[in-house]
Amino acid sequence: MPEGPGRRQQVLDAALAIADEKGLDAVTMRAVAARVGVTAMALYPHVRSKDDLLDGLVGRLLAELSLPDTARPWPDRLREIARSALEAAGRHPAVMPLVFTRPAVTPEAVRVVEAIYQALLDAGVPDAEVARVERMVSTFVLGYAISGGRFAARDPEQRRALLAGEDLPAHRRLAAELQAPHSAKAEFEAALDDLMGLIETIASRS
Amino acid sequence: MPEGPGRRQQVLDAALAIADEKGLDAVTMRAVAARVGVTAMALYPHVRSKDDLLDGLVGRLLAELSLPDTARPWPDRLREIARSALEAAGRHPAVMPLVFTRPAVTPEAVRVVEAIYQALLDAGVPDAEVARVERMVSTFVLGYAISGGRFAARDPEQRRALLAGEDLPAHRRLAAELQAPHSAKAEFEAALDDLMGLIETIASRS
DNA sequence: ACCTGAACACCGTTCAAGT
DNA sequence: ACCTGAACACCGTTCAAGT
Repeated sequence: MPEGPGRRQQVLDAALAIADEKGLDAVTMRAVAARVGVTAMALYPHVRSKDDLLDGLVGRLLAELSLPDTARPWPDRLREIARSALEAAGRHPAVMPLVFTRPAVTPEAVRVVEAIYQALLDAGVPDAEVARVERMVSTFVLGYAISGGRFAARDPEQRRALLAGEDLPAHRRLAAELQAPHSAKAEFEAALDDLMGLIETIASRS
Repeated sequence: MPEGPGRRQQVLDAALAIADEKGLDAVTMRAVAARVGVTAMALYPHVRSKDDLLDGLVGRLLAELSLPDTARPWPDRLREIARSALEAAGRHPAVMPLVFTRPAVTPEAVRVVEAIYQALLDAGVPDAEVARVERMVSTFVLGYAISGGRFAARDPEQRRALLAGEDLPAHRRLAAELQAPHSAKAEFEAALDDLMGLIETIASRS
């Protein structure tokens, strides 16, 4: 029997596995407990409440992010953090909405913010703007990471039905482009290019 | 007794009011029904399931966005849409996580996307890039709109405890700036300035 | 067509009891 | 200290019954 912090990790691992396999709704105290091999009430010494379990789940996901060596150039580092977040979102899509909802004040979150601060400082962003730009970068990256499902759901039939009787001149003009399939990964990279350009602009303004 | 689509609106209004007052968890079929003055099962003719009710809630919120007159300059229009979204998020913070989770293929969503497409076309964004830039703008604005709580939760005491024993050079260097209070509204406007600059850059690239 | 009331199979959490 | 089993007050949803 493992004890101490190891037991909590075991509980969070079980919760994450269930979220990955069957979605967030399937993450019940009873289901998590069963996966650990114990009754639901046995979780409470390691998790204050279900809310605490979900906070732990967010920490578990953030801990998976790989932070690049600070010796590398700052744009590479920012891109790697962003890609790492996108990949984590791909592995654990059900958990992403929680990342946006729960406060980012855990040690796992601070670790990532620190890496972004360092990259922005190296980029030459003025001290007074680093915090704001970090929030912009995080919002941007998390927004893309969470939005996979939101954009993917547009199937052609549904779309056509929706646009039929309406007066939507811009949609009509862009009809050809909107039908063309787009790669989420390529779009993310393009957005990342734009973001890097924006950071350089901010840095050179000072 | 109202009937037809009017009844569904009544149900969604009740659900929104409960979400605003007591949070999303308080939006139960029974609570919504009680507010309408009816039993829980009486909701099912107007709402396929609780999931359908939540989708309707997102539509209800999107319908609140005020779309500017197309005669105005495109930057004003984009800013107004963004501000309108931020205000709606302020009125209905509990609903925001749903906006990110649920697919954006409803008539209420298309209406907003159409307005953004028009603004981007007027800005001179190439047809082939309009869809991608719209997704960037939406992600950006929704990200800020949803992130109010995420950033606000950092209270000084918690922060200090978190940063105490750790090795966080960038946090230490920025200590003074990080302590200074920042206005979410002002920060949003600054981010909006950056976003407008980015759109101009993309437009002028063609 | 719309609504009710009872019922089913679940939830998170408390509590007394066990080891 | 950790775990169990029963219990409580809830959920969403089905179903037969009413009007």
